[in-house]
Amino acid sequence: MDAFYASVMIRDRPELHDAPVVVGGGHRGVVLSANYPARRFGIRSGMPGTQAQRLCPHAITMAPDFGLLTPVSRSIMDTFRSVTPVVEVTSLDEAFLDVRGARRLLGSPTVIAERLRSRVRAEHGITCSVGIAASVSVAKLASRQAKPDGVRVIAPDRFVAEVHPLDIGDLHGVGEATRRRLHRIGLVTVGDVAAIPVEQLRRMVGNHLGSHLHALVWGADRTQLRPGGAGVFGFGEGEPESSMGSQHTLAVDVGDRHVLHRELLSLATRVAGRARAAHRRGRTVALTVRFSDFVTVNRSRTLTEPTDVSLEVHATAVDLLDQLLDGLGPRARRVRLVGVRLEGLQRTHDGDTRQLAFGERDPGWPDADRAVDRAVGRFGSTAVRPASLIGHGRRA
DNA sequence: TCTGGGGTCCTAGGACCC
DNA sequence: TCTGGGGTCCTAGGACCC
Repeated sequence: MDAFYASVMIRDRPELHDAPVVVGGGHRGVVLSANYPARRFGIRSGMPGTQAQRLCPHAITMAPDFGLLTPVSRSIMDTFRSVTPVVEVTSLDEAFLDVRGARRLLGSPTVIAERLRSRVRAEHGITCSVGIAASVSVAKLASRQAKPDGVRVIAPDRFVAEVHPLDIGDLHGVGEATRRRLHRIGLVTVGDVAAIPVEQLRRMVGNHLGSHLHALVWGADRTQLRPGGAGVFGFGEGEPESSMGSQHTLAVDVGDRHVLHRELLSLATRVAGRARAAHRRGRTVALTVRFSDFVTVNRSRTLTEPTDVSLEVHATAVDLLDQLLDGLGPRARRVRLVGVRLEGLQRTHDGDTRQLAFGERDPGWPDADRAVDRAVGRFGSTAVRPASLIGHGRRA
């Protein structure tokens, strides 16, 4: 989709169509999406909201409404699946389609692309762009070049002519760090990297990255899709995720440990609740801390048994945080962001009960969690929550 | 008033085991 | 009398994506 969040948010407000509109940003936030009028001021997604504000003070800023965005996304993905079952959903607003099997019935990829584009336009009032190629990364590149509201084909026999002159950082999978690293050693364009024998490339940047880059610069990356695709809509489609987490940038940097503990309780409650809803337990609890100087550290602990118990996740996270802060010694640092993640997720089965350690008394917390889940399911997320979060909650 | 939140995958060192 | 080789698991950091 082209500027998906912004396009959907202003779809029914034609008076805003020509005005610069930014979704996201706000206090300590980044831009999620900017419509094309806003982009003319240099606003891009991922940019700090403050910077967007400076670039275009009269831009209209709005928060994303997922109650509006998610159904639109789902419906568009269903449209894609009417063309081929092989759809790899990568986010709310993007998917890869393998149309090899649909050509006899529906026509060339270009015909299919135009059909999809007009359906999306007719049914949802937004535009999208399509890139057509023989591999995932080349299709992705083509779609970026097709934007906005276009179709672009990069046929295999045109790949070298059209892609080798581009900057190596234009490739899908070559981020800022790898781009800088390659530029520093004189490899600027895709063609520059393609000229390096794969063995030499592997020695220069490591085995995996070397092989991966070599494939990318010859348009020879992945051709098989993973239908379903990630946890964009939660569990139920595709393979289960291996982790789930929640993190939060605090409104102001915080030095008070008790405030951080309370924030961890909010995050742990949310993460464990999501795990239970998805019938998953995780064996590793990971803590993320970003300090006010933006230095970010992770600490994790693997438990003997997987857990989905809110207070267990919280207790582990608190322990990790205290150890981290104690290790800092006297030079106290303020914390900007905290996050809790549950890793090594495993599917739980009906009747599964947690293994009790030898001599341990069942503390009853799994029962408490289940009772909370039922109440929250019926009356909303603020119906039942830890007492210490009442009056502090931007959310339960 | 700089810099979100949700993920995945890879690397590398150390512990531990046979 | 001087230390191998292979494997797994855990932890921390980093790159990348939308």
